[in-house]
Amino acid sequence: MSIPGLLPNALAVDPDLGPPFFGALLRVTWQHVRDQMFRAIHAAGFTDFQEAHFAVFSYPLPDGVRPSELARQKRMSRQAINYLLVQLEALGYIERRAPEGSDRRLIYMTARGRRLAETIFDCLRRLHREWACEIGEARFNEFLAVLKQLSARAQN
Amino acid sequence: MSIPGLLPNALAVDPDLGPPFFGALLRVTWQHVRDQMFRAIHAAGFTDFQEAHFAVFSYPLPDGVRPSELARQKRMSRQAINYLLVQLEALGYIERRAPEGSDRRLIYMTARGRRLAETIFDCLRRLHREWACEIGEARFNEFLAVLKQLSARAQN
DNA sequence: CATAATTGTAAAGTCACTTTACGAAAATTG
DNA sequence: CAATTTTCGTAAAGTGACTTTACAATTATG
Repeated sequence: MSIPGLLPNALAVDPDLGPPFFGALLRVTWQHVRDQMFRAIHAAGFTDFQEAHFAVFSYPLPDGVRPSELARQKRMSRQAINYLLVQLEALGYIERRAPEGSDRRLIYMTARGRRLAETIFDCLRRLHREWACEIGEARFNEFLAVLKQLSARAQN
Repeated sequence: MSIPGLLPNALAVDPDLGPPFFGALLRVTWQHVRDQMFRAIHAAGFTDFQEAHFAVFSYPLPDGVRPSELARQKRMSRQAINYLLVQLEALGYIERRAPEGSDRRLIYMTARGRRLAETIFDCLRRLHREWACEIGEARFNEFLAVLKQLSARAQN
């Protein structure tokens, strides 16, 4: 990465932290996933994809959805989402198209967009394998089950 | 929060997702923690604190550290950190002071900054209690143990 | 059918940065 | 210890990702 002006070496979270620091644990872990996805995307040749575009290319992927619905899902203003959609359309990752029988244009991934999504999935599956190996299959699945429960609660 | 121009209602993650979607689970959970911290901070009266300031007021807290060291920890340029430090200094959350025997000014939290940090800790302890209650004490501690292991691995 | 709400875009403004720059301080080298 | 290199703190200008304001067009509601 080595962005000029950005210094190397990162935070190492003290493994013996008490309750008030699990925010840092979540943050660091999530950032690592995001970093890995971004690297995988660039390594796969999608070098015009920017970090900001993750707002659109994240679960749930944009496929037959209206821009304003997308804005709601991603917690952004319609204008902010459209700003990214204009870019992603110009780069050929998404397109605006009216499904037959309708004249309302929706957002769809293009073939290129779907290849990008597959690259992301591959990366996540690889991380899943690595982590399951490091943590132990059963223990890691239990971890994911708890994470699902917590993220469900986080919807409020 | 109802920022004007930003639409209500958020993403609900499908609880039956396969391996490629734990990125979304981590993201949503982390965002919830961050949201709760931000709300607690404002509810405690620190209404001049902005989301961007989390870059400085996150683990490890700035106490007797040089600006450039802070930049490294937070993975930002010296200029970007200093931009935030100037604001946080003007708002009275941090100060630049040379420890006795030295003439090099370091970053310290002020009394107000420490009250802010305590507010964040209180919020995290509350979330910890709520989650432990919902998930079950033992199961939640096991979850945190795995999260620590993963975040340690994420340092590379 | 009329009125209100929502939608898609546009344009200008703002914030949180990056980029470039530079003199001062500190570390390294000979 | 002197010379050179590296790191440091900060400033100033530029940029990307937004927010704010705006508005005409479409869609929902009474």
